[in-house]
Amino acid sequence: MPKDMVKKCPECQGINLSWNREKGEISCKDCGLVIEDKMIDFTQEWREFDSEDGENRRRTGAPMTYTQFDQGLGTEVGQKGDLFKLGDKDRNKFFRLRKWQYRISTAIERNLKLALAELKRVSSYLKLPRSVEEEAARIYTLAVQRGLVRGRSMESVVAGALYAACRRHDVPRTLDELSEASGIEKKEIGRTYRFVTRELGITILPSNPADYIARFASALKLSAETQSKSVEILERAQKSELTSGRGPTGIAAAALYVAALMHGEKRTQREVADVAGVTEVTIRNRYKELGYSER
DNA sequence: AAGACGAAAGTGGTTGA
DNA sequence: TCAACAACTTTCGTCTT
Repeated sequence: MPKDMVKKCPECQGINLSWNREKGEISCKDCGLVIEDKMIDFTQEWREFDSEDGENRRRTGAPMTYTQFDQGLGTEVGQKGDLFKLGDKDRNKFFRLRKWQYRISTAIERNLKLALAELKRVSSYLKLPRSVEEEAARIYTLAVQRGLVRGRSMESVVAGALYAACRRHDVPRTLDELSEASGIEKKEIGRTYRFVTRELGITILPSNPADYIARFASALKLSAETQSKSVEILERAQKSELTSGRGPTGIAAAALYVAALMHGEKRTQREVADVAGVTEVTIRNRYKELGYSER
């Protein structure tokens, strides 16, 4: 491991990095940027004397991935130059094979290709970690295979899959953010999201307000102390069961608002409400319940 | 003048008969 | 399928800084 371990996110300078051992990733909780990816085992079991040597001994190919329509495993007939080395007869054979391959590319695959392009677009717009993108692609692929896209726009299913993937990876984005990135209406995303997750039997835990704190805090340029204070507030609130049944974003917003007040980094309710995607009224209601208003 | 507060009515979604 | 319901929003008037 290099001595100068990454401490800050190069993208937003955030300090809120999370290390997910299982996925082998270090990612920034603020902006979702993946700083270290696939950090499984950097050591090689062979020594490399020149580049060709390494190529030959490498035992793996490109990683298998759901973000390519055929999981990156497909073959293409007659690519590269080998086609031109053949005689006329053989060449015809290859053309036939090509044609076949084209036919094998059914509607499903073409749909996937298009959808995954859209998925990539939205996910990079939201700066989502690669792992989330993969998950979303997986969900979408399953949805297509089960014919769940029929009657719905491809884009909305993509958005729904992304939303679900974000929640599963504890980097939740609000429906508003997804809506802005994908150009699909909020309720439409919500509807397809619910439908798809139910049909596929994907269980998603209600998102934890704390998962929103880091991102909101950095959007409001709040100090790290304020941030951790608000997490503290959140934990207390959760113990007194003030959080159940409430929208997580509203709670996160209220906790941040209170924490900012206590640390003399006052933000208006309006400002906090805007980044959290709730109204001032909701913040007021929540923070009244938190019990920090008296005294 | 801007922000905080609260009441009242409206919205979209869930639940239970 | 419908009505009751909870959470949240919108809107608006009043109070505070």
